[in-house]
Amino acid sequence: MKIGYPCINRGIGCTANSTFRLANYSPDNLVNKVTNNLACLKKILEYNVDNNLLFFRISSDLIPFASHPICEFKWQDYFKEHFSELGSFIKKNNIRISMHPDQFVLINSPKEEVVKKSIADLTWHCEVLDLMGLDDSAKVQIHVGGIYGDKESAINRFVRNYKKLPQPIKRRLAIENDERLYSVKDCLSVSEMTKVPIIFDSFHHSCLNDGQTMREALGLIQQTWNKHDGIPMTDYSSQQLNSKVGKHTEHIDIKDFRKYIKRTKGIDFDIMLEIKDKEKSALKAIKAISA
DNA sequence: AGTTGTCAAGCTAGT
DNA sequence: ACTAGCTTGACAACT
Repeated sequence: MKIGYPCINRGIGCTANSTFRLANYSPDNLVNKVTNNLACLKKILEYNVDNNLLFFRISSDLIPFASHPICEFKWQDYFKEHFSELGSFIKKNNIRISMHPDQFVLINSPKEEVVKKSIADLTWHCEVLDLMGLDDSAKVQIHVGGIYGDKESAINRFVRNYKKLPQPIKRRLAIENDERLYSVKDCLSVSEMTKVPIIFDSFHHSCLNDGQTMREALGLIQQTWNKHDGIPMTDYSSQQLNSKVGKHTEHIDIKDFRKYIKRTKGIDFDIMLEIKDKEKSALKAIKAISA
């Protein structure tokens, strides 16, 4: 079991997700930002290794506008060595990596244009992981998508479009249960038809489920992970008190976390802590499971 | 130097 | 038909 946090380290003094406005796009600007982002990513990963945090989500802002038509710059070639070096560090230290394109990436949209842009976005995410030389256990996670008035046809559209995806995307794509539309059960029916592995989000599951306990849900999604995919990835968070249902907590509720670990004992999975204070909570969590 | 509005992209639910 | 909210950090323009 590895513990990690997404995209940002709040204490280290640099960011690996610095971007700029589309209006300010230029190859120079891109090179500058990406150079800094990659340098910071290295620092974050070093910090993580030093602190036994061996699961990390790389920000989708690592390469700003990578899949936008404006970006004709061949960043893949320009930063080839950087990626390869980062990849070696990741492999040497046995770090698990994920990426999570945002809400605009929808492969089940009825709009062809949206699907096309989504595939372009998935392509660059996978290219980054490929340039690092990472195996199939480095995943790119998305949600199933919208309902568009008819869930069954929305699911069928996902399956149809999934089957047409290029192999470099298929080998890395994973779907995650969300808090409003697609539950673990829904994801399972998608996975049955596509063999796509499911990332279990415990917080979303507490918002939307079909009656399964955390343990039952984890047991179900575990079966969607093949050997080459690695052990299941999961997201963990908890409710921010006195806030709207679904809001992620500011700091880890270590009591709730311990309970979760206890209830899921015996199942091996990696945990991404989707918590605002990032590495601070991750340090508490790693301490809690090591104790 | 600090504050606030805005940012490439989409969908759902509520009016 | 239209818009706020999702959920969110950081850029960029403004005090």
